[in-house]
Amino acid sequence: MIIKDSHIPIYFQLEMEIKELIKGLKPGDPINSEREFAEKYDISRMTVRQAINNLVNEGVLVRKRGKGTFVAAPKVEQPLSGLTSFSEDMRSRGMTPQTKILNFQVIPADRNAADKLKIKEGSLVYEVCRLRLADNIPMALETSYLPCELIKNLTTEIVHASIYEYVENSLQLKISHATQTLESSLSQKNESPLLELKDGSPVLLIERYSYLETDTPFEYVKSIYRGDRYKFIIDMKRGQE
Amino acid sequence: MIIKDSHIPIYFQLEMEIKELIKGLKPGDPINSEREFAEKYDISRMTVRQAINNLVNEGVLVRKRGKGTFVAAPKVEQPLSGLTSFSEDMRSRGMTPQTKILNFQVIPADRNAADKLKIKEGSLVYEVCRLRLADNIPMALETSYLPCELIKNLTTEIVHASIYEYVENSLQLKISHATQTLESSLSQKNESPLLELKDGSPVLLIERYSYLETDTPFEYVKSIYRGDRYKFIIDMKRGQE
DNA sequence: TAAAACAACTGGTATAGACATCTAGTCATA
DNA sequence: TATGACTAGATGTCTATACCAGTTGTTTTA
Repeated sequence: MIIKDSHIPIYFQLEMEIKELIKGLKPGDPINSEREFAEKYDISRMTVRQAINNLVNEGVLVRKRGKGTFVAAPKVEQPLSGLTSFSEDMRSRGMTPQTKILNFQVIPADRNAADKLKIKEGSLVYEVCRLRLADNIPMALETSYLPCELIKNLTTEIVHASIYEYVENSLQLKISHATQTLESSLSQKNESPLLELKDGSPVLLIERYSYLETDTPFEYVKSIYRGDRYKFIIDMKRGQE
Repeated sequence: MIIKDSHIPIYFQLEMEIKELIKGLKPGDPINSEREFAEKYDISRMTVRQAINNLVNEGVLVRKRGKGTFVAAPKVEQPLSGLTSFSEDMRSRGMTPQTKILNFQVIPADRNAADKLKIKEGSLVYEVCRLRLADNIPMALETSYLPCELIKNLTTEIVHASIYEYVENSLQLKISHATQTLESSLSQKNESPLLELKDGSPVLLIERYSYLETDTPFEYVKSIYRGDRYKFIIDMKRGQE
């Protein structure tokens, strides 16, 4: 309900109202049109626009001209420096990166990969296993999965260069965000020799999911970094209020 | 100059105009009032407001009611995930945080702490050692160092609540950024029992340096997180070009 | 049948004007 | 000398209206 002669601005009351409405909706669902809101609450359309504008700025809604206004996809709260590749990362640390492709094949997605890439179990995916070195010292073991349907015509040459560049420049897909988790673990039997470690040495396990603008995941990477050689660095800035 | 019957919206032209104007101004300088702009270019005040609102949202301008509109301080490029406290972090994961202060004292800085806080060896620093729990399970061991000269009158109460809040609100110091490193390690003899781990269990070692706007470090924290219970999560956005 | 025109929606841009609220200075009064 | 009232000018809120520009489905036309 909107109270007209309250000291609380109408557009603000409407913002709250809409936020309530949204709770019952899913991302992508449309909300009422501006004109409908205006009529329903007997307020000016410009006032409705002010409320909606604020919510769009907050990332709660998205407008689509000619179509309507929709509930936004869950917001990535804090945009971040990331999405640097191993090579960029190492170079910025003054080291020379090198990549050895250990395995490159097309396989049907197992339960795990299918789940993470949001595709059907058994759909074809590329499996790329790479050993990453810096200054000739093994640094990390990286296994990537990419759906064939989305990332067409991947070759060893591309894998050697940059998958990200290929996706953005050649395939013209827009990478929007990624979620990365880091945890501490111990090296396993099958990994240790490649990384020149003893079994049970500390390793940093990093998993990354990368998404296109459409929120479609296009890459799932599981990396194992040597705990004795690799530090993950994050620079953080305080948001302004 | 603003062209009225162009295909470029007037508010957008005005945005460009104002951006040009600003180049000759310093942060904090006032720009023309909304009515002045409206009269000068013979356009509606609401259109001027739209242009200014957009620039405010971009962080280029700040409005001050009753006073005017001013050039904003240089924008914080990527406000970022960081600088959340343990408590906030745990709560966002749906767990109940708890803190036990194991040690709180003033000591002369040793070589290491002095180096990291950029102060003289032997200067007084607070040493705060806290055990962090989530849902009553030990999660991390945190040791913080803060220079006494900068962070005056720290008490156990404050340490129990939030040091960041104290620094920003009571001391009126502005926290600007932090650098954090993460690495994988093995738990040590003196840490294991507190975290209820066996010696040599995988742990995540996180070090953080926090800085004020003046680039003065005011806090150095070394944390040890249980590898079996803690995952570090980062959301990353592709920078827009 | 296929293409073109139309209609009915959506959000986007722009106007003119009213009144509210906040800030800072001026000026008269207690 | 304060204090309060007034005032000019700033941003904030809100209205009513008009037309522009995409989107989509329907209807007319070739």
